[in-house]
Amino acid sequence: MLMDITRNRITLQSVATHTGLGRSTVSLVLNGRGNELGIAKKTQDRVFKVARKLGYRPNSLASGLAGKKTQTIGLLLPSSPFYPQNLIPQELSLLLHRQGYHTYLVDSLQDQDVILESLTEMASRRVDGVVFSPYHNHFLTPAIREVLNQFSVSVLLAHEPIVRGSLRGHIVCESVVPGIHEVVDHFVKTGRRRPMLATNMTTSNQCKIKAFQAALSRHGLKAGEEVSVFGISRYLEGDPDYYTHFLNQFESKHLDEREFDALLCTSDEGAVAAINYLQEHNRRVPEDVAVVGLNDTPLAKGIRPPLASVQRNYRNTCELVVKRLIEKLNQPDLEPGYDDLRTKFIRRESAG
Amino acid sequence: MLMDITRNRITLQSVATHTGLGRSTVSLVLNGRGNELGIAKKTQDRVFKVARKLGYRPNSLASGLAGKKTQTIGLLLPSSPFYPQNLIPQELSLLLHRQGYHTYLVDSLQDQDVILESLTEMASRRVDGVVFSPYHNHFLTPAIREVLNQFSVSVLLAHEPIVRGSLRGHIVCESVVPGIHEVVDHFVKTGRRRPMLATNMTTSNQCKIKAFQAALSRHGLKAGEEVSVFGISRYLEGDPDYYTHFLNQFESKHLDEREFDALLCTSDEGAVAAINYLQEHNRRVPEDVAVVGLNDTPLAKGIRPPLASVQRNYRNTCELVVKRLIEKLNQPDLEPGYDDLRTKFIRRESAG
DNA sequence: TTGTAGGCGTTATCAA
DNA sequence: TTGATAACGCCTACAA
Repeated sequence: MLMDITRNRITLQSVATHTGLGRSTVSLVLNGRGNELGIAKKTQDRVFKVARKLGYRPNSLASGLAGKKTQTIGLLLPSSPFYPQNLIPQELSLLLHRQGYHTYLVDSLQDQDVILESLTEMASRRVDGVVFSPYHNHFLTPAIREVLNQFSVSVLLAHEPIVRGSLRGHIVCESVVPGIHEVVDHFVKTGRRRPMLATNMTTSNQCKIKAFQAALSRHGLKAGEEVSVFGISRYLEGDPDYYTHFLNQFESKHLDEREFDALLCTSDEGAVAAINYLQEHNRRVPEDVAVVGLNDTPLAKGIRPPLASVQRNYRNTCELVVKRLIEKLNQPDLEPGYDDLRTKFIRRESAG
Repeated sequence: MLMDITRNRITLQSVATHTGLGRSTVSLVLNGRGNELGIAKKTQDRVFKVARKLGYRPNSLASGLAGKKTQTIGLLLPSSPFYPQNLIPQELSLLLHRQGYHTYLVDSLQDQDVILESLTEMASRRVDGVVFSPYHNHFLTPAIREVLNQFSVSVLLAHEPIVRGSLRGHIVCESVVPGIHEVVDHFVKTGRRRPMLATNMTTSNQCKIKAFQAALSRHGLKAGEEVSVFGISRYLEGDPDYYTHFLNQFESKHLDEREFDALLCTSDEGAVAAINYLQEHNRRVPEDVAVVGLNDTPLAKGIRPPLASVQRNYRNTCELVVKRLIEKLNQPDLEPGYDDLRTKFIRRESAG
């Protein structure tokens, strides 16, 4: 009969009995403190051998309860269908696994209560640290900040510039702002005078709008919302896919009646929709209108004309997050810092 | 001074003391078993009030250790960069969260040892169940099957048809095979006589090759590997992106010298590369060659001509996985079953 | 160098 | 209807 692995009966006591030693001796040896305490090599070998033979697996619940670290990190991440490949959870889990940590994953949803509850839940599971990525800064409410501050090790992964304020814990910011500035710079350098931003009018995009307008102003171009922003209505659960949503909005809000010679879309799907829409309305891309997307989908270079975009590098970002986390885990009194990761403009044909 | 949330000193004992009750009474009430056992309403109210006021948070480590259930599910999933949006981990985590379960996430990598180790680790964390998704069936080695069998609740999420064999535990299979058959049916129905499959020659694609060849044979078409398969070399870590990889391979292995009038690619990226390659070599899509991809990337319909593909519905799949898991969790002696989820052909212009 | 005993915070089992 | 008391499995002093 197969044994239920979740009720493995082999405990520290079993090993102690089989070796004829005490529980504590076995515990010490198994935790690698044998040499430190000068326990006979022979004894140690015996312990290891018996443990292996018996298939002993420490119960992490028990060791966590008894005060040891739990070797667990809580991940509270949003599932964003607008990221081209959302591999952040797996990447973090993978990197942390390599460092000997295991991960709790919770989808933060876009709901303050879920976030609060999940953080508390993680605390009650005694995670050694947390990574929290708010869908956008709006979710960094005082309540959430407070709960976050109660973890001794935390890394905040933000996607827009952030003001530390009362926040303890390290901040890693992968901001699109520099990317947007690069895009506008490129527009201007290649002679465009009326760049426009096509974006959903959501809170999470406010910072993009601001960055875009700031970039325009810097170049002495008109930046008023009426002239520089084409608003797409909010994407809702029941809507068709993102590409179609943008396309429909371009149709119904008559993009072709607006005056512009360059268009930055807040997603690659939207940018592709724009290219198709414009071509159908006899506007050449990039000759008449330069088009740029955001996020740099793997397929961007397969679009005709190849789609220029703003690239974010989730791998680098994750690596840095994990690095900061581990540092803090190993040196509890490390001062929290702030890392700025730049996104960068990838020039391709659609941008001229 | 802020308190370290991980060292919350408010325990069950605190609540007991403050209410003047015993720990067990408090425990029962807090676990909602007060009415069942007929504990006075007044007492219950008092317990709840005090617990709230004190900010009592149960320690899940302790309750896991003492009780039977940990309300935790282990997720062992591969991170596949070839899925258009890999939202499976988040979706599972989300659905399970709604059912009151929390999730351990581990990237299974494509490594037998990691899988074995991770499963054992999950066991030692006393998860109530596991979801395991092998990157492909090759990873269902006897050793892994055995470890998997030791969980009393497990769901296997496979992407190719699977032979149960010794496997206990529920199986959910989201197979591309039916989709591939539909594609070939469509090719034949629209008059194509020489369909070809462009695929990486990896173990995980063997079943696709077989399905494709079987479909051809069924229609009395030549199915030999020389005529029906265009092999793409394995995608390696250092390679450029998938789109470019396919494009390079088409170039270097002279796709244009092969004779075919329909092409199924094992990824949408590859299919887009094919479309661009063919057009550059003066072959019209779909008139001269019908092209179909796999997975139905969100951008497929934005390609020109719109890319036909085979759609997998990760949401349905995840829902079913969670449903089966919960069923088994609630009825431990439920017989394990097998669910077959079909992928389906989405016809668009590129397929004629 | 090894063993003993107490505690971590819950849940479960009885008894009252 | 409530309260002791014994697990659960491990860790860490402290004693020997």
